[in-house]
Amino acid sequence: MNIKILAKKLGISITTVSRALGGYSDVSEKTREKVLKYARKYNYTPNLNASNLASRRSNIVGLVIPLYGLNSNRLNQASFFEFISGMNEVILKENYQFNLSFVNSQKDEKKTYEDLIHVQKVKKIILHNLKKNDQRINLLKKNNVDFVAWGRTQGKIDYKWVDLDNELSINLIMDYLIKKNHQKIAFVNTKEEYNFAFQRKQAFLNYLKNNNLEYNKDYYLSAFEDPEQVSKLIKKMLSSCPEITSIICSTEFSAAGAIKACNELGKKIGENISIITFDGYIVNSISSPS
Amino acid sequence: MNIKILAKKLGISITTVSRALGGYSDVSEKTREKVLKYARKYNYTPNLNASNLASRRSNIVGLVIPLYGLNSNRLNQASFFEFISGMNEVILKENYQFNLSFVNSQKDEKKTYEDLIHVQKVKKIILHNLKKNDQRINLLKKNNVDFVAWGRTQGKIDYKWVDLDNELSINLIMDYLIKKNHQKIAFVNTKEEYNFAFQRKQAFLNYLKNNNLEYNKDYYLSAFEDPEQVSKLIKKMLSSCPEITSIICSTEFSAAGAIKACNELGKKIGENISIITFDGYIVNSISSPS
DNA sequence: GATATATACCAAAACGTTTTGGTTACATTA
DNA sequence: TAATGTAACCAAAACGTTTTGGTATATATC
Repeated sequence: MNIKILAKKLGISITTVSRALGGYSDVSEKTREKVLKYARKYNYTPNLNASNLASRRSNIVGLVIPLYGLNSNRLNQASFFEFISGMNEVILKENYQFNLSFVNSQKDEKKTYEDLIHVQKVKKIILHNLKKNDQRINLLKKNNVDFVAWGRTQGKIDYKWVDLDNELSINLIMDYLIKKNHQKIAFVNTKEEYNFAFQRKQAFLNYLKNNNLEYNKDYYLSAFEDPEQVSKLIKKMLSSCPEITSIICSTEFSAAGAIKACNELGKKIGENISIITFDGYIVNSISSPS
Repeated sequence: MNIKILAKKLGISITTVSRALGGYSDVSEKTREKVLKYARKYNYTPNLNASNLASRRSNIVGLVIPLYGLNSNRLNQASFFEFISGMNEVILKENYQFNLSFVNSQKDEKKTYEDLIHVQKVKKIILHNLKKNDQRINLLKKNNVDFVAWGRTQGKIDYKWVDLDNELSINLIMDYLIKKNHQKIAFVNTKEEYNFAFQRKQAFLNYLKNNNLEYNKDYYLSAFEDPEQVSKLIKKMLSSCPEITSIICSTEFSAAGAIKACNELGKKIGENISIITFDGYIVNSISSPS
């Protein structure tokens, strides 16, 4: 079933059928209803390729998921399912297509963006895991692709973005820990190259400064190597600074390392030491206490 | 840049350019090389919509990922990234597109398959998480869509499938445990409706029978509720059967529950009790020992 | 009564490919 | 020499839409 046959069956021109389905105002309500009714009856769905070709646009939203760097660890990918499933829901409801691409290296990533822009001709792109200074912004601007960033770059921003308030988050965490009488607070961060990590560190430092608290370099860790490495580093920190009573973790991955380190040192979480983390989709369902 | 302009620049017909790029044999090598050279030079990439429209086919491979049921837990989704990233690599290399859809309910799932078939007009579909008797097989056969199953249904199979050897896996696990002198072996499975879970149970039972070992119903658990529930059930099993020395887990999710239960009961994993699991992508990087 | 405006419709062109059904020129075979 | 085969190319149709640039009719305005 295509629009030609449908139009003939209805005794109406192809144009009018197309415009009725497209929601244009130069179609009478009576005609529109008839068209919609028959379209449903004959199970008519417009051919996307023809539609995209004729209209010179496509309704594809692209999202590139790197499986290296920050996301090389499965744990950090956990939060992805949250984003993806939410995005997917909205994108489908708005009758867009959702094009996910996975890439294994930075080189592939660049190629994939080029492909999205030139071959797939996507209409929108969703960026995520933004670096402090993210090359992709320029690439997309240069190619006139509309995009939204989940996260943001450093400095002045002249594009659409959605992000959580890293400063507020850190402030709430610190307020809470201090209310609970924690004095020696450690912070396990991820690669500072990612802007969210950088912002969280800045917020951490600012909080200390604004509240006349001392910043102890030994309490800060930026760890993003393999899992083994992370828990080792945290273990070292906790051994040489046994006075630490709480650890703030910037990612699920850091939290897992912290938990493992505590377990191996015999520190009882919730008793000798407290751990608080961003995300935690998976860690929360494994650790005890949650 | 499109094929028309490219053809004019080359002084060749559109047909010949198209057939040169398509690898047809009625183009001389000399011409083909010239076409390829200029296509690269002018950064020509064929318009996929036009191509699909004209050729009446598309190069899309579809994969539907349910976020409910077995996959409602983030932990079980971990293995997905493994599959997806591998599939993605091959699919792109073969110049196919990879269309991933996420669905939140069984109702959505059916609709999504219909959409893949009729609107997206995918060329191939990858099925996974097959049930013992999977409705999707009929749907796809009825619509003449080519598919490959990752996993399989029960009984006679008349479609293409890839799967791991559940029986062999269980046999290897049992051989290993018994060699290590384990006598009281528990099995924590997931929903038996999924064929892999069913097969693993059968293999477990067969192994016991073939080796003249007794099957104790209390050592078997099919747990797939929320994380809290799972560890509670395992805890109950371990409390009433303290003689159990090892647990076989059928999914990452079960393993997490088992670990949590052991921790809470003060059973030291690797000393008082042994845990062995399928998958384990995430659990492995968190637990200690790994 | 003439003119302007609004409403509802449509024919044909366009989008960028692939495919069909050729043609031409040359080499081979009977 | 005529018939046949083959290699290399091509014009035009087709794919199923959207969009452009209209027309015709009814209604409102002067």
